[in-house]
Amino acid sequence: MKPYLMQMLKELAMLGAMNNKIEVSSVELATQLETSQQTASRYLLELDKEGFIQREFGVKKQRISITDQGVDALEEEYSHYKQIFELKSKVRFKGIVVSGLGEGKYYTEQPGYRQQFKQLLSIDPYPGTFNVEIKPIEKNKLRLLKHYGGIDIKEFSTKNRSFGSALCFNATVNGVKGAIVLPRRSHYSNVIEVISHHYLRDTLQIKDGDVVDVIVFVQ
Amino acid sequence: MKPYLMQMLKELAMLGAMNNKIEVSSVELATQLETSQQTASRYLLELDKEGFIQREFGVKKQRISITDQGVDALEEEYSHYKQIFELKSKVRFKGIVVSGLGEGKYYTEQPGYRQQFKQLLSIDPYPGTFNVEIKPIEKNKLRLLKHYGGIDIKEFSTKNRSFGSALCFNATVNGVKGAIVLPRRSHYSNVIEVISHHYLRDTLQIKDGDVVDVIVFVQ
DNA sequence: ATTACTAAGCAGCGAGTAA
DNA sequence: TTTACTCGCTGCTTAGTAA
Repeated sequence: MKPYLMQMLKELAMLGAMNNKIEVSSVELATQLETSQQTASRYLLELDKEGFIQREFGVKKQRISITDQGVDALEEEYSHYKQIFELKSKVRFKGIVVSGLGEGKYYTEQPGYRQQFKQLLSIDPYPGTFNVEIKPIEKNKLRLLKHYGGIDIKEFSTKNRSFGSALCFNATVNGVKGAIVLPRRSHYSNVIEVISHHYLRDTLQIKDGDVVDVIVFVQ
Repeated sequence: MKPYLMQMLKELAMLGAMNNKIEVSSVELATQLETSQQTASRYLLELDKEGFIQREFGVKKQRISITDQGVDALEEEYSHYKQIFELKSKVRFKGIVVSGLGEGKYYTEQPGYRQQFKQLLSIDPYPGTFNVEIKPIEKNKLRLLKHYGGIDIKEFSTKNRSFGSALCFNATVNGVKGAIVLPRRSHYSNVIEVISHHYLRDTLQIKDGDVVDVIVFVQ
């Protein structure tokens, strides 16, 4: 939706058009938005055509109410601002499911990690990680997480090799509980590794390429 | 602020630029906003010039953070959505102070009204009403109030004449407590009459033509 | 790889006006 | 009064490209 239409829809909502039919003329709306009557009229036509508002005409003025679709649009916009100002304890990622190289299984099965996952995250991980690829731009959010702190998984060694430390956060994938694991000794990649008690591909009925919502909880 | 710049500022905020310097390229932002690299670049130049963001350049990408002024702009936008979705128990009016015809004094001094104001609103009104002229478009909000209910002031008669009923709401003018009085037998005018224990013109140090904020409380 | 300039094209704006 | 059309013009957008 074009930002200038959103602005007008917001204005209508502030005048009460979400609960009522409001009586307004295009001139009044134009004044409010500091634009011309013609532009206000055109905006209304567009909003109507796209199904965001409903209009009725009288002899004077018109009666406008916001449709369910319009309310949805407003709610989405509102949710963005809530993310910015309120839900600082949650960070959302949208990404697509990808296959790893199978190393996830190797790592999650190491008793040295598994023990800590159980103890610190209360997760007995299903063997293997669930990998979500995010857009490069969202790596900024990943970087943010480090500042917020998280749950520390300590490094350890077996007689064969050593395993590095990792930073973990409780998280959900499409609502299903799990945790994300960020290896400390590696640059941020654009893949988030998720562990969960469940085999997420089955639980969520999801395959490679599907879009998922990952919500990370910051304490 | 132009709506399309607001959209970009919001996008930056969602990526964490309010607390951090985020690393983004104009191409990434363009993808996010579904526009061209050139447009994203231009938006950033504008936001910078207007003082909403700060930029640093590296060899690759740029580091962007939102300034206090940018945060202010986002907060204002957020407050609009809060008004729409949350503060349904408050209705705000912005208007200018005007003089009445002096009838306010006549009415507020009628014992039949004064008694009810004291009892139902706990206000012993200063003689005279404080009149606030609102924009015609805001009459819609006034109409909304009727649906929400309010405090009913009953009609009464003296031996000389009869006085009509009115609908009242607790309210504040620039933060000072009072109530608004909407006569039932009259169409909505674009003037809100406010009663208060205080002589508002003095208390608020306000004169005709000044802009005031009226917040009406709906129970 | 970046950012951002120039130039051309086109979308949005608003004056004028009809209905 | 209204709303909304046409149309000329402005200003936003983007391809091309420099740095």
